[in-house]
Amino acid sequence: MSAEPRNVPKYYLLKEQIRAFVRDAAPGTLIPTERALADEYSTSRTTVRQAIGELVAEGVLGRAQGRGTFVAPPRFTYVRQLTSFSDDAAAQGLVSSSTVLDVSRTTADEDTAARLRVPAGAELARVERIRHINGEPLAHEVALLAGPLPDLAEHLDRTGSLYTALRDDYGIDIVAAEDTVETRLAGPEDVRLLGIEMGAPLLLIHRLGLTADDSPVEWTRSVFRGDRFRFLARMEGPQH
Amino acid sequence: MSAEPRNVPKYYLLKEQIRAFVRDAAPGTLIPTERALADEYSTSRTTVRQAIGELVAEGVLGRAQGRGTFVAPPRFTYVRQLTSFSDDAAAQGLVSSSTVLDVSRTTADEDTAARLRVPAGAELARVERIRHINGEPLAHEVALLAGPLPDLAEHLDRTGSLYTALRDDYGIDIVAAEDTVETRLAGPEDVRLLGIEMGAPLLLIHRLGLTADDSPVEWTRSVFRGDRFRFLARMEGPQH
DNA sequence: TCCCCAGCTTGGACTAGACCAATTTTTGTG
DNA sequence: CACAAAAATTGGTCTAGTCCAAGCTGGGGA
Repeated sequence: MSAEPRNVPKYYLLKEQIRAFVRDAAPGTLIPTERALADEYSTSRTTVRQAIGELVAEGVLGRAQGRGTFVAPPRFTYVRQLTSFSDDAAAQGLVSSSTVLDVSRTTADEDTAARLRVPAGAELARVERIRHINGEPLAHEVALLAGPLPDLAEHLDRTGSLYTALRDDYGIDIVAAEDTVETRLAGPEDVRLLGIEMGAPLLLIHRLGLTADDSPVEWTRSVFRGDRFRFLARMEGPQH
Repeated sequence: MSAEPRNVPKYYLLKEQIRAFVRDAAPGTLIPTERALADEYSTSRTTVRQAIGELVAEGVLGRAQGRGTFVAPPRFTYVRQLTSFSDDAAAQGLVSSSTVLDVSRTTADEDTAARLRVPAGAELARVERIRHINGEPLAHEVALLAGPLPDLAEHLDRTGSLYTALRDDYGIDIVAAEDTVETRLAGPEDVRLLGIEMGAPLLLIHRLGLTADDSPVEWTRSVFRGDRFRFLARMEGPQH
């Protein structure tokens, strides 16, 4: 009935030992090298790497080639609201920034067209950004918006907020959204854009932004780092 | 500027080849054994296992010792609402069930007491369940509820729904919730309860359930499988 | 003194196995 | 033919290395 410790892999025992060892250490503290740990615990470097790899995936440790493995700072709690990214962050005393990778026009593929309820091939605006919190890359985001939205790049540049630009410059007010959340593992592009490891767990979030009359106008695909952040969202019950 | 395929690990190339190979195969189809793949692609079994391991973590493949590695059925989209688990599932044509592991009384530790705004040591009701969808284990859930809630086990048994029992039998109506979502890797207990692999990505969700006057009455910790499901939630903007 | 470069350290990717456990298949026997 | 035992198959864990790439360090030269 109780927790029998049968069949627990050796790497997991080592993982939990390292986790305990590191619990009260200051962020940035270097831990022993993989070769030293393998020697100390009479195991192979492969097993040590499996233990450390999971702790890195959980955001407990970080590591860099040539430098070493170190204690990572604690996770942030990121309040995900319907307001802008920058307002969200500022409300929690976090310093946020965005790097705009692309603002352009494109056409709707079949899936996007169906979600935004426009004809396939319809003109869309595309905004691709990297979101940062306290200097760390947090998310990679590609937003597709219905309508031509002339001079979007300038309006975005001025306000720094997509939602603000949509409301003030185009009269489009997003008041509700449907978010889907799922897990995903980092591939080469995620590694490049977010500075994480291959195979790191990510949160893949799709958002369909809706106006007051329930028209979908925004279809955004976001990839959030799963190791550094947690999300907080408030839900209201529909009836009662 | 374009996607240079530099530094892409061999296991990743193999992973994407297997993913493509499997894309149109029927769920349950066995793929070649690890040893056969290692031979065919002139690589080691370790590398094959890394590729397959990530595809299993993503829910593309499944595997069982002695049996083989097979194509997994597609993910479900699970609509997470404020209503009960069973209603959520039924609304999507899914068959849901719950296994109650424990209904008991306990006392509030410091953290729980702060969240539920009761004194530390206050009496709480505890409900621990495994949630299933279409026969697959989906989540492990431990709910802590403020108040004595006499005969909760009987009421739960009768209605099958915690929220229904709270509303009909105790006059407690949860109309809003704060959910936090973060990633986590499966440990031995998760493996035992959910039938997944060590290190599989999970979604750790905490919910604070609130009544109409914003009193917290429910504090629930849920661990959802990240390989088989995605969540859909609707958010309404606070103002405008 | 300052800077560059060679060498060292450290993590990253991979190999070729060994041994085990769960399952399936085959074989032998009543 | 039925069924239990034995053998083969397959994934699960681990070892003990090799070679590479990125970062750090210390010595030599301008």
